[in-house]
Amino acid sequence: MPLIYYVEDDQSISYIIEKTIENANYSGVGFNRGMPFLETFKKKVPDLILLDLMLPDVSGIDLVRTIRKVNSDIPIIIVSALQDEMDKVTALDAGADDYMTKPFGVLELTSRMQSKLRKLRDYKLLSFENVLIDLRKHLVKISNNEVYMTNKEFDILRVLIKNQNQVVPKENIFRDVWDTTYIGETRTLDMHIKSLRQKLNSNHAKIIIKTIRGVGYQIESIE
Amino acid sequence: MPLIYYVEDDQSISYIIEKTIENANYSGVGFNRGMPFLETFKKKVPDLILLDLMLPDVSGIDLVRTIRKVNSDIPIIIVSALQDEMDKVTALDAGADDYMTKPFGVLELTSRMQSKLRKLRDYKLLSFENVLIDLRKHLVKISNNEVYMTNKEFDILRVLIKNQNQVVPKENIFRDVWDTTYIGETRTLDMHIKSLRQKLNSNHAKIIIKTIRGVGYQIESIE
DNA sequence: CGAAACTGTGTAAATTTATTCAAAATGTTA
DNA sequence: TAACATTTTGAATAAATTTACACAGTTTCG
Repeated sequence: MPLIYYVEDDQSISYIIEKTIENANYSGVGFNRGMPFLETFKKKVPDLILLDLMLPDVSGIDLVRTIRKVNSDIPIIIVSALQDEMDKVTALDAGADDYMTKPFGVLELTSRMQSKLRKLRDYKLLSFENVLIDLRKHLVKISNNEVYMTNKEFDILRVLIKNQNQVVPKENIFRDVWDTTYIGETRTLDMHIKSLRQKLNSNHAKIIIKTIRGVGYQIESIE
Repeated sequence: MPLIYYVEDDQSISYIIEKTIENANYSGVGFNRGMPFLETFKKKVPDLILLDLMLPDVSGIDLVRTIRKVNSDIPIIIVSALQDEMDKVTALDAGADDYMTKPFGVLELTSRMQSKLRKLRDYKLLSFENVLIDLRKHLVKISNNEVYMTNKEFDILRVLIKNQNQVVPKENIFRDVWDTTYIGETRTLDMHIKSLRQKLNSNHAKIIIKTIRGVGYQIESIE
């Protein structure tokens, strides 16, 4: 779960930010002063920072500069009442990644946060019971153990798990995996289903591939 | 000099953008339609993209999605007359990095462009386990010892380490290193992988290059 | 029940993909 | 231009994966 620090001395805005972070399913830690934030930042770097510009103890711009001295990577979004173009320019030039003016829409704030965290969010996983498919790493885990699959096995399992809870017609499997139309003549698909079943079974997967005669296959959990 | 593509059908705004890019000392290429832009994008990826949402031929949102399918890195700034929060949300969720509403200040536009480009430029060091890549000095260190790499070796290792924890399809390597599409019947990538493996191994790197048959390669730490 | 249609599986062949080598082509530098 | 380093290529090999085939088993339905 991505970790977000937000620095804001206005109670009511701080509350809105807190709720927005919660709703987006991120984990947030709030500060109403700059210095305590910096202390914490030095100990643990979050995934994103929301920063007000006018704080009682230090200027937000200085905070940005301080952060950038040690970390050029972490996204910083400024949330400020200052609407002037020069204020935006100053903040962005200091190293901020984004600048939102108050009052802001929470939906927009959410999207801007997500946009910065896209790299984390893009992690593509599919799962069913104790079987997990990591598309980025191109691997299958059963009960957290890596199980090697050939390409065809991997693709077929992916299609089946993607369409969990429904029958996947053979036609569709041929279309998605082989990129061709189904020729009823060949035993190829059956062979791959066979080896898939073998691997699922011998690795204690809590799922089975059920045959729907005349139609196709379906993933089902073992009862 | 950073290269910027901008897509905007309104002549007067297009002119302002052009001048802004010039003044910032970047090199800009303008398009008034989406499709020609896409053509050019496929041939050469720029460092930044400015995009109007309402184009005569395709929707800007679709352009964003298309770009993100093949490139998750390049910064996209939306420049649109649509002020609605939902429009912003849609664009950002589709994969845009920033959203500016017209009329915009040229200073702010400049700062936002700079901010995005700084992020790319500041990405100076890459590392994985005891292997470190210094992009600026163009050298590789293994356990703090300098190891000489040829250009191709360096580029391939860079791509692999940048995408650590995920499979890098051969296509992508060809795109990023050779700036071309993959032709399956050349042995050149394999050769470089071979010599890379040799160098990694003989210099006690704690990483190996794993083959994911039919897909590509992936950096992995030695267990 | 029994035929027809469909599905499962072992073996082996065919195909695809990756690795390696040697040599040619290309690029670089003194 | 010569000497050298780097990159690319073609051919040969090796390995993994996919498919074909033949037949056995199973289900469906009159």
